Amino acid sequence: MFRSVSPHPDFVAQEYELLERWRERRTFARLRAQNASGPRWSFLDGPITANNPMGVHHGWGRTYKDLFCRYHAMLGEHQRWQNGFDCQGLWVEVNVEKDLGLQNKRDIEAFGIAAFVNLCKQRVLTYAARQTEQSIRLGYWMDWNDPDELRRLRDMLAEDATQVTTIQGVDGPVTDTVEMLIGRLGMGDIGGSYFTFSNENNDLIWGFLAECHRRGWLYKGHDSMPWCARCGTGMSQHEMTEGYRDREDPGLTIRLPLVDRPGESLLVWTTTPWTLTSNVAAAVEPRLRYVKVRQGNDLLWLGRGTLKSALVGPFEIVEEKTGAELVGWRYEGPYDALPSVQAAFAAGGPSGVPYEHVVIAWEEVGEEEGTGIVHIAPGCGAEDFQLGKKLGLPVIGPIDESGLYLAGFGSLSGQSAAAVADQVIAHLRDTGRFYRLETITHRYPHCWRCGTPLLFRVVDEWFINMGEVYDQPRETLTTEQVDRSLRYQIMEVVDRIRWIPDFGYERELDWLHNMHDWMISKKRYWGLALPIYECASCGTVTVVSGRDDLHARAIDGWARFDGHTPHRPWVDEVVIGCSGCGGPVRRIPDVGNVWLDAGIVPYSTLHFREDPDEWARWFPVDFVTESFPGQFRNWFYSMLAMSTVLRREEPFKTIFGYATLFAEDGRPMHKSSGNAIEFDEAADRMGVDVMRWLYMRARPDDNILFGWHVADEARRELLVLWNVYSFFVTYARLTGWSPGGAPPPAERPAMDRWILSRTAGLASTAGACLSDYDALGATRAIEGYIDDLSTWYLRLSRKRFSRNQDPVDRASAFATLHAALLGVARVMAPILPFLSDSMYLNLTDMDGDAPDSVHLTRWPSDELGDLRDERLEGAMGTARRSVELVRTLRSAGGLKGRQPLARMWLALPGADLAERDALLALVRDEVNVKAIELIGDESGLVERRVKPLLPRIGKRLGAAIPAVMAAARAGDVVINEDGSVTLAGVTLAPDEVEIQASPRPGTQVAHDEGLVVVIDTELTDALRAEGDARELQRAVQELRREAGLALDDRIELWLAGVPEAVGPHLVDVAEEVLADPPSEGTPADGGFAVGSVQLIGGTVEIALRAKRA
RNA sequence: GGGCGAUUAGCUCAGCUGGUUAGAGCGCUGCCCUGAUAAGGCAGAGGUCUCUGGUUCGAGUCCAGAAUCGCCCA
Repeated sequence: MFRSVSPHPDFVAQEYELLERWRERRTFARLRAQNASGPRWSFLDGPITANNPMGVHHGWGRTYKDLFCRYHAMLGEHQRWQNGFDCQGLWVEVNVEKDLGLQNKRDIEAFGIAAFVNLCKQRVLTYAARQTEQSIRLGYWMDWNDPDELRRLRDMLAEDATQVTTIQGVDGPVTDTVEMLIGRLGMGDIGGSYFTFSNENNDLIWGFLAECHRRGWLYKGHDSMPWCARCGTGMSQHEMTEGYRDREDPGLTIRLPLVDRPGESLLVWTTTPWTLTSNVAAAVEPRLRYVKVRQGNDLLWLGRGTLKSALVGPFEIVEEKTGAELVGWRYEGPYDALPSVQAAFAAGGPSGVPYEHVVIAWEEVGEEEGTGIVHIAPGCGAEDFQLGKKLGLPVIGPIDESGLYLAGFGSLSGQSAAAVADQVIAHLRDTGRFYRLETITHRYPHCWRCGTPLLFRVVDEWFINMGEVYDQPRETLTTEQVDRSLRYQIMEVVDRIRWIPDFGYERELDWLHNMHDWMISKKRYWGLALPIYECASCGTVTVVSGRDDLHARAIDGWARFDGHTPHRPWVDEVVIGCSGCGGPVRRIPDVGNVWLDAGIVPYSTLHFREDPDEWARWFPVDFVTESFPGQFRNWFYSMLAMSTVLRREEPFKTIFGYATLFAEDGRPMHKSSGNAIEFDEAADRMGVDVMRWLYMRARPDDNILFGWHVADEARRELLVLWNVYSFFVTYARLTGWSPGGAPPPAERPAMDRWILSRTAGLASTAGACLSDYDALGATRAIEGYIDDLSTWYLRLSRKRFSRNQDPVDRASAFATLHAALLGVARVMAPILPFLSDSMYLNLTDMDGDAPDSVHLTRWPSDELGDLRDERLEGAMGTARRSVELVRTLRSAGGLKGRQPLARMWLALPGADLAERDALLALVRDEVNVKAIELIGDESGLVERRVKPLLPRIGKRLGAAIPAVMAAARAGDVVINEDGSVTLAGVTLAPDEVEIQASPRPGTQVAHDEGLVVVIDTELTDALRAEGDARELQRAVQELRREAGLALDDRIELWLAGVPEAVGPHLVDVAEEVLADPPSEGTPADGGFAVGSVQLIGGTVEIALRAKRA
């Protein structure tokens, strides 16, 4: 017996039950064992940052990942099932700092780097455990660590990192210190998720950097870069985009007096007052016109096009010159008295000649804002720095890594650059340099992690050279040119990858074409320790290729490092011998860019070094997927770059990108916007299957809106399927049906063969979509199927399940619906793991041979293939359209569905219909007509109109078309013997027109693509009586239900006022409503449910009660 | 500033290589059906297909320009 199923399911409770069942029965482990010898399918998980709980947006990506892994498991393929956590970097540091209440890097160093780094590790373990739990809740099947074990390791690390403990590995217990065990997580002997802080991950990045160095691509650069004063680190080009935000700044206009033109000044505009200390030049555009204006006693120079916007008050133009004529003019700077400025000017630029403030030419100067004269401070801006480099200008870098003024800047020294605007303005007023102050709003870069507005600083950082950009089309490059330039080598790798959506390919190439050298250093604490050793005495740079290499080169400190993970501060203890002079060298203090950590995983997690043969079996991976905004220059890029350097091979064959998740109001989800939904809340209110369905219904290359309303829509779709399932179970229990005993499918009615064919088609279509990474296509196929199953198969077949006198037909119906539900459950399994298993388990409950989870079954397309009958599906489509047309006609004619009609006529679009008699019988019953007559020519019933088929005749007729169409509309048509048609003097062949029909009196007609339906709207008394009988039957049924009777309760029935014409039908009515022959009148004693119904022939009073056994 | 994409019903979106009457789902209104019932069916209202020009017998669709939005880059 099937377990009874509520029509109002509690999906969430059901999900928890299944999670428990899968856990108890080790379902996932058994799936892995079952596929262990299958062909390989290699999926590589893009690491999720283990720094916070999972958000609902992670649910989207993780549903794709789980879906494709599960699908390939149903194909019997062997997989690694390894989730990844991204562990190192600033984002973790920022949170740990916040927890500790630390303000800046000095605070961290005072706190102690070792303790700080340990806390970073603990935070990662905390959230890895949390995200593991959440992922399991989502139904995401991976080789998960036990979250409690992760927390145990975390707590032991907090207590004493050197204590020894044991964890359960793949082949038995593994014992080590807590610190080293944590560093070994995810490795072959321990299993579980990979962690990018692992020893192996870090070690392989060292190898990659050593390889870059060996080829001469690693270098130390000197550049002006965006700098976060709070984090004390520079931002690479990769990190800049997310950080632009609107910000209010002072728009400050100042006078800079000209040395050789007494009384005259340049007017210069800036939004960054703090950079004025470092002014070395004023730039003009040589071709623009500049004017001298008089305002009171002032004579001011500025761009002609900026007069109106830049000046305050009346002015008079007294002179005009081109920018080129201004170049070379000397002026007095805003802060000439500062010792640091004097020192820099005395030293001059690279030439060593003492320097003075001077007007320079720069084509980038414009008149859109400011004064057309631009303040240049090479120590404070990226473009200024480049320009200064070109012109040999001195560089005055005013701030330290915390954004505080260095010594030598007078009263500013020691103050924060972010907070000196007022002081600078006061200084300008005191020295007569001030002209005007506004407030402007503009896009300004902010730190993408902590939100602090960025400053610009000139600093030393380490870069990987991405190679020359050649000014010629790629296809004209020679092999030598490509071999010289890494970026083109990466492009060749990109060519070999399938990008979904395909514009991803262009995006990645675009990025590769434009990218600067990759800045890989960060002046921070928690992350990859860059293995770079720069000798202070001979300048030689040594790059250590791994832990063993470090050991071999160490001349001091190895013992203090040994037993620790390769992180600061422990690794910094090691001193190596310089590969140039042999002298002692220490590591540079920098840590690495986080994308190095994630980029190496196609190597580190597949055991590139430990077991190259095994690596080769999984590499290149078949599939990766991630949200694409940002990733073209982050994860995708770093994997491509690293794999190109190491092997010049593509790390993955197919990449599938999806867009961004927004809240239902179309805005990004933010706690502060009040539109955020937490993953846990979503999971426990809507259920994760509903969430997964919502995601998989969305177009991946479009942004998705997530919220309770869209979830309700998704849920309603699933409820339709659930209702069908619940119907099946209800009647199977009621009639005691159990599988077996039905005729073979080929001998079942057309309706049954049709839905079985649809089921087979679904498996095949959805399988093709999923093999092609098209989740949406598969989802749409399932949606269409559910609709067919519910609104066509079941609606028309209902009676076959309830009181069916024909046991063979009933068995066919049950067996068919059972097979259909089982089929769709198996197809849905990768998308809806809970709902599908719940249905599957109940439906197979009596099948001792069935696997004990839908997830242990194989993809059903082969198994169902023989049931496919496309001819029948096409014919059913025609039958369905006929029914829809009759419904439209009934509705238009005010004829209720219960009112039988005498007959209808049907003209079929093709010559005939497959399974004609069976399908016409279906139509007849469904639309409640007594007879269907097939007609070849409906001319006797309708008036015909001709519709020329424009796509067919357009090219041939051209300009004659308007006349032809007008004639067709006017009905000015000659229909010829051979079926051709003459309109406005033009003859159209039969296949160039469609003949449409309109009704003659006494009938209604409708048509659709060659299908014509006509109904007879004349009602006889007999037909009316029959309609009344059905109306009465419905009223009794309704009363039964209101009275709370069970489906199979028999009743005693009393009727009063039954019209005479209805009398003969009463026996049938009584049988349908499970009543004894009805008594007349109203019963004397009570206990009856009473009601009435209005029939054409009069009002009938009804009373009924359950019959006592 | 450059590149890519988008703009279609109140909302979310389809609309293939041009075809005259532009669709779906949700929402709204009315009707119907109903022992699957927190479902189902039929119909209605709701559209200057962002705008302006052009090509064409014919443009939501092709071309050019503009506006707005998004993404990528500078």
